[in-house]
Amino acid sequence: MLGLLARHSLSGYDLTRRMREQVGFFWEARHSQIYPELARLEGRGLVAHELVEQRERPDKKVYSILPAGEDALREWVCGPLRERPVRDELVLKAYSLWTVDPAAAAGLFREQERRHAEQLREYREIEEWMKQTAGEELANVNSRWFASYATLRRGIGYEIELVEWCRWLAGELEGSPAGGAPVDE
Amino acid sequence: MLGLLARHSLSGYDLTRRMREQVGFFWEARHSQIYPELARLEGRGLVAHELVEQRERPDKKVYSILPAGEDALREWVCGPLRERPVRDELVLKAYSLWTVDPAAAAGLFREQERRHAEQLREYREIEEWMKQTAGEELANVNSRWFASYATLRRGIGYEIELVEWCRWLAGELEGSPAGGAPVDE
DNA sequence: TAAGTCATGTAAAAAGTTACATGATTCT
DNA sequence: AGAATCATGTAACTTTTTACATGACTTA
Repeated sequence: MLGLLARHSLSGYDLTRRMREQVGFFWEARHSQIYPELARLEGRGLVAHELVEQRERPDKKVYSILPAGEDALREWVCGPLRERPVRDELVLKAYSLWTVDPAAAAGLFREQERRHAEQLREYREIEEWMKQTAGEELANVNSRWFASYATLRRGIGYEIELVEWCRWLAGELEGSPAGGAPVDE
Repeated sequence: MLGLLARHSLSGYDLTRRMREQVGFFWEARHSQIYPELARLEGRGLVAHELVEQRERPDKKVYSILPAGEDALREWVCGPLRERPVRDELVLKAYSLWTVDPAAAAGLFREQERRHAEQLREYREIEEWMKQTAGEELANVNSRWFASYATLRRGIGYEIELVEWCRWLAGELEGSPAGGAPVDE
């Protein structure tokens, strides 16, 4: 949230939307988490809000980052990673593939292949748009453009790898006669 | 847990250890989650335990999967993926790179590069061991070996991509021309 | 003798999700 | 007329983490 507010002042509603649309591929949160957290950040003096009255829309609270918030953000960026537990349901399913009919399981991985190929296509479009919009700035490591581009590159790499894995796995599952008895270890 | 118990009967302690060592790279859980969950699975008739008395070690409860548990596992494997929110702190940090000194941030990504290059090396060792140990079975999609191998391939692909991204990003931040040698394969 | 492994649990707290709640405006 | 968007919150619930609790045996 500080990372988003450091770029633009935003309402809780806009923060929620950006989490879905802009940074959603590496960090997600619901509005029910965001509103209380904004209040907490404000309590710690990291952000402040001003009420913006609107005529044709409900009024909103626009939050801005404060200098203390910028300090906290910078410290967090350079600080150590907090390792969080990995939980990848697709790979977990793959671990138990031997219990089911390969042909039936292939569908799951074909579906994921499609889904992630589509995601990859979208990222490529954003990449094109970024290159045309940001120009030289994309290579400037001190710019927001570069930071956004770096995350996008990670997204693209991740999706390429995932699509390839799904394709390989689905191919293996489809390319074998179904119903062979599992062999004991 | 059903996926592990479908392969071997295990105590809560052994389940915990396997979650750390065998499947830890795509699914983790602590013992404080595992023990109550085993009791719940037993309550639903999916697993059962027998008490194994030991002389030089504390007694243990060895859990085995029941036919109903195998059915539940198979249904889950072929069933739809439950999308969980993505949360990748490293990429989130990258998004705010523009707020900090590039040289300082480079250290973080060099460290991650090292860590994941090491992880990759370990996976490659396991891969070699699997190929020598399982032989033909590795290609049999109905075998446990193939299922394990499929997850390992995903781990290897994931780490390759991550190492390359960290290397590229650290290189950019350090101001050097594009990164070192590509990760092989 | 200190640390580590084996072994099983519970309790408190934190984090996160889903559902509840409202209401005007705009688009189809 | 119905659905979607804008806008902000709370409450109940589930999930997960961290810490508490114990104790014998083994290895350095």
